[in-house]
Amino acid sequence: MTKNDKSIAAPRPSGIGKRRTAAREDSSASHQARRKEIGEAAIRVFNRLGFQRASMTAVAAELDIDRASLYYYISSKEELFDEIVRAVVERNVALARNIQRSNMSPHRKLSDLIIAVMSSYGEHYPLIYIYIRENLSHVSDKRSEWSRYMRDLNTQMSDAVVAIVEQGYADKSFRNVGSSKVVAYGVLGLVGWTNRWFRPEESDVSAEEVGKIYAEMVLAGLESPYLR
Amino acid sequence: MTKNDKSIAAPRPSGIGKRRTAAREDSSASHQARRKEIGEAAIRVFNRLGFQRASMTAVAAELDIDRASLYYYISSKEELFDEIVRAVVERNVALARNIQRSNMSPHRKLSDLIIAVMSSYGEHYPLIYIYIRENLSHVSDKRSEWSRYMRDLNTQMSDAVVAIVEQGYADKSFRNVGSSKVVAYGVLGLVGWTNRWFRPEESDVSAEEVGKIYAEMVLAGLESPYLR
DNA sequence: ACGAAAATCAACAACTATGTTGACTATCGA
DNA sequence: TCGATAGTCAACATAGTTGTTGATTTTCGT
Repeated sequence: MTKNDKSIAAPRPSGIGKRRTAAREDSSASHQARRKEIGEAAIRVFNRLGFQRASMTAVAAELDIDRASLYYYISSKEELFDEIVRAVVERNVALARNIQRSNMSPHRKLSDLIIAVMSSYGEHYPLIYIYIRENLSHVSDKRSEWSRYMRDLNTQMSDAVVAIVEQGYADKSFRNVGSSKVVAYGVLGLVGWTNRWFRPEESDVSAEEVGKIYAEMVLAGLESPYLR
Repeated sequence: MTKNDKSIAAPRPSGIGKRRTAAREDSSASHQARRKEIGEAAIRVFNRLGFQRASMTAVAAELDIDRASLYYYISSKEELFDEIVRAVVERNVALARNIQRSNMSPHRKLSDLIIAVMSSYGEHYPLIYIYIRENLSHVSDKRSEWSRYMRDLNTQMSDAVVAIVEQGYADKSFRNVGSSKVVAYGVLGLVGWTNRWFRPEESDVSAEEVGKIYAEMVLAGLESPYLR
């Protein structure tokens, strides 16, 4: 008998458990604001440490707050991140698909896409970079649903670029340098790799300018035409 | 007879601790071979799960071996990986530096470098890809010495590419499309990003061919010259 | 068939992480 | 000043990780 000695006093449930679960679903302005604050702090920590190594303790420390207070607003580390990322990546994919389906020339499509995606990376820095580093090939089993969906978005993005390259090959506006898949992945790599070095705050080139450089490089090449 | 008949008496130190530490430093052929086996199994596991999520238990399971047997040969998870990676990356950097310091044209240098690095990735698959995914920006503090050194190698690699681009800018064999650093990182990104999709075994293009495509793309561009 | 090396078994210590809980205190508006 | 909401504190259960250990069994060369 560990518990039930009603002898001393009433059990008097504090009801804080319910208060907490309620708070997590609270959608009042103040709660949403706090959740946003927490989300932003988490993003900073994830950016410093990477998703795996970032502990909830570290996130709490970032806000100089108790870890329990974190769980007052959110219910898991994943929740804290996955939904924000999803929204931004969805927007990027939609953007790419719209460009691909437009009636611009392949040249213009590819150029616009590179610049638009780079600009988006700059605008949402560092969120998307954290996602890129996340590397969907090894996420924990718990998040498999999320990762399946994100992988699907990835595929849609690649497909859009592949389609543009193939259109260029078809109408002869692009030289056929090899497999459209390899070329498309290269273009995405060019842009995706910026996560390793591009820091908008300390850079003297803007994200958009980086995009322009890469678009120019991919389309016209480095080689000087005089020497051809 | 499960126990020693002298029952209570002799503590009789088994001396296995010493035997183990001795075994770890054993450099006999058979021990080196076993260590290599373990290293290769570890690489497979790291490739599947990533370095963080790969546990020693998983490595042991990969070899269908007891975890204690692992520690019979190696002394830590880091040791298992860091030295192998270092050797390969050192070779790649030396390669890049040699190309950069040669007296070939910038065009040829860049082309050769892209193809050589890609080929090396293919040859040492998946080791270098695991290293790339490792992302030196967040490694544990314990490995700071190793990571500092690896970061230094990285810098040397970038510097070599930057130097090539600048040489091309200087002698006008490259069009100046923008910051040499941005261009150089782009080239390395093109190649580095292949870790996300290139699987030599299942690919119908070889690593070298991928390198050739990227070299062609970067140097001559996608745009068809007829339309210029 | 003997003995040494190799490998295994079953624990153990120390640590870190996540998520939960109940009681407590601080804050702030009405 | 009262009462609700927000936030804190100090645990706790659970689980996973690394690296170690001593006793035992298997393997294998000679």
